[in-house]
Amino acid sequence: MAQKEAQQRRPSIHDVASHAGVSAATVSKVLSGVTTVKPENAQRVLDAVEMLGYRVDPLASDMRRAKRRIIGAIMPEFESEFFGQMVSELEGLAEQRGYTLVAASSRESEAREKEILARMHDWRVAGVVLAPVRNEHGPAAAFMKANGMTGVLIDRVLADDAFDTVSADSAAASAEVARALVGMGHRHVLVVGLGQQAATVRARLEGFRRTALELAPDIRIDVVLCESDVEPLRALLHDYFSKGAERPTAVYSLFLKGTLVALSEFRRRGWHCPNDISLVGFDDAEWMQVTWPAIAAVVQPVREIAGNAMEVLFRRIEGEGGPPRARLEPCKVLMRESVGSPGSVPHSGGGDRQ
Amino acid sequence: MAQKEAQQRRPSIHDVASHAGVSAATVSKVLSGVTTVKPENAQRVLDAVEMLGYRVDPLASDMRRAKRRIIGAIMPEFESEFFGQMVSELEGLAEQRGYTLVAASSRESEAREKEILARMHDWRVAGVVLAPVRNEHGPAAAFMKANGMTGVLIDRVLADDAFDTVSADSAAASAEVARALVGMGHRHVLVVGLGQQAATVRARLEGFRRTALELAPDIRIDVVLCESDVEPLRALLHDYFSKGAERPTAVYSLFLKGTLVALSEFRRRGWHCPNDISLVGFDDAEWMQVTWPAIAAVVQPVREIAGNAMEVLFRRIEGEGGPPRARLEPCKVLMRESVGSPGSVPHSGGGDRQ
DNA sequence: GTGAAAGCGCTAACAT
DNA sequence: ATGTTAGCGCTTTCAC
Repeated sequence: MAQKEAQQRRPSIHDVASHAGVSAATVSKVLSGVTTVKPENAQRVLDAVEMLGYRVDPLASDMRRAKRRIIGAIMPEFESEFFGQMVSELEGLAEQRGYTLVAASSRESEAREKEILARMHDWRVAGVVLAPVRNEHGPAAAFMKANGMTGVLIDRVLADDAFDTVSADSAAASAEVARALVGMGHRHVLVVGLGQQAATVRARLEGFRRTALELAPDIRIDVVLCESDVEPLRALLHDYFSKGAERPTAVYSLFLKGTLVALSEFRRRGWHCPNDISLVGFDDAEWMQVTWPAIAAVVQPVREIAGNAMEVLFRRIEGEGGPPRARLEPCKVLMRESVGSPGSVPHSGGGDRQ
Repeated sequence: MAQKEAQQRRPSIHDVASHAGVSAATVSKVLSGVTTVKPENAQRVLDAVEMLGYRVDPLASDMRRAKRRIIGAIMPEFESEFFGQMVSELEGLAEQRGYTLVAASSRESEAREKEILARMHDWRVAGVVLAPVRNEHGPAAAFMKANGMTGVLIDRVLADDAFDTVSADSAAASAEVARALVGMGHRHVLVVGLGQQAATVRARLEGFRRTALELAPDIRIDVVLCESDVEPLRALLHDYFSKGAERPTAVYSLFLKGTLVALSEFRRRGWHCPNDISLVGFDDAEWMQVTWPAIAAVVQPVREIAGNAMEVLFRRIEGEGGPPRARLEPCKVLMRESVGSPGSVPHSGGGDRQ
């Protein structure tokens, strides 16, 4: 079959060496930019490389060097825009420095997360960017510590005693949401979250609560947290609204799936935003600005998080010392049409476009 | 700092060998399941492995073997649900067979696609799953052929003379959309697509056109195709609707971003689905069933595509011959609320939930 | 049954 | 300025 025909062995460094009439060591030197090679020979090597279409085998190369030029990335999932963009960014950044990014998804399982990490350790990756399922105290982080791996924790983390962390400033963003909602007159808000992601969800919840209570001590804040999975949340939310008690005038979802579940519940009841209820969600998505109404959201600074994570990771890889640092990147809050004053008519006009 | 302390060298196969009082060769045999080892010695090896926490270095192992247990995956992007799920599936499948998946994003660039492929070739990957930016005739596929790489083409492909292909049955799905729209009384439909992805878009367009004309020879089908990027499509669509000519009663978008652009244009004009215009999009997304109205969509069978791609890929890796095969997986069409009869009132009720 | 020896493709000392 | 030597950690003949 066609795909086997061209299966010739790739040229090795020795093939290049003999074609250029020098030794393998010289070829290696030329290719790694050592200047102490006679220009004439260097040229012959380059010619031979060109001729044979030679390319260094990164595996063999890494084999010999101490550290391997591989960066591992572990995300809770690949399906959402946030982590998709994150992987994309990290990949570009790693590439820029001549590293290969190997990404894996823990599928929201701490057990899998640790397994993946062990596999990456087997690969002797130079460093790891870990977005833990739950927080910085999980088994994965412990494994990294125990094995002296170099790594950075991102997203669902606050601060760690062994690793640098980079995440969105959830508390500040939540405070801004609180200011906006209180400012519009909301005095009864439901906050929806997934408890498992303790680190960030708590920060988001507390950030909201503190500012809201400060600005409006009489505000009522209901909380529906779900410990484990998203599915139970659906039922929990349904129950909450079925109780027949006073309906909140706004819902603040602390994570993307929660926003979807809330919308789903609203549509089941025939409620429309913002007339019947207002909605703001943590995490933006492309569709949120084209639906009617456009959904208000907290936008996490993906590029900044990725950029900082990689920067600090490479510094550690290069041996920089010092205590671990916890970075918080500011979010942007986009108050779109799904939010209005309680009982007001919807405001007209289109949503934002970049 | 803490993360350096534990930096001891990992035990090598020789460490295990000496601890067990055997040679490295024997350890290797035990670990690779060769049965010709004295049970007693095998046990001692296993004990030593346990004791030292030894794990095989996959790089070094692959170095010596002919093929490397790495599968490359190249997707046009990571940000969409479709490709996110695809990577996730492929990763799991590769893992099941003891391979590591290295995923990279071509960012919709054929040049980058080829570069990534070259890098994967450098890595001597055992096989590649390529979702080409445009179609099976791009430079990347050519590169794979020229270098005798083993691979499978997915998604934006029809059939290839050198590689197996697996994709959604776009034509059949489009035919079903045509049947539905015509059946509801639509006689003027706008089809929106990105021309660059020639392979699938053409199939989707033709599948729709053929069936629609068959069922309703008097139907008017307008087409707005955009050659290169998504952004121009926004302007093109705006122009189309601004011409003041007769407005179509339905829009069929051939790809996800097109659906978003169409929705964006509708909202700009204050049109609502399905009263003012109906909308169906190729590619489903989670949000489409929670917005109001829920957006009708063609669901691609991600799991099936991934599963088949991996299966056929591994068969090729294991040396199976035979001519390349082109597989088409059936899609599901979800006719949600964004579609109605022209001029009718919206139907009530909630959307679907899984 | 087991181990010694020979590499996979490359690079880093060390000679020259 | 260049080549020789010695491995990185592993697997695989091939003798014993």
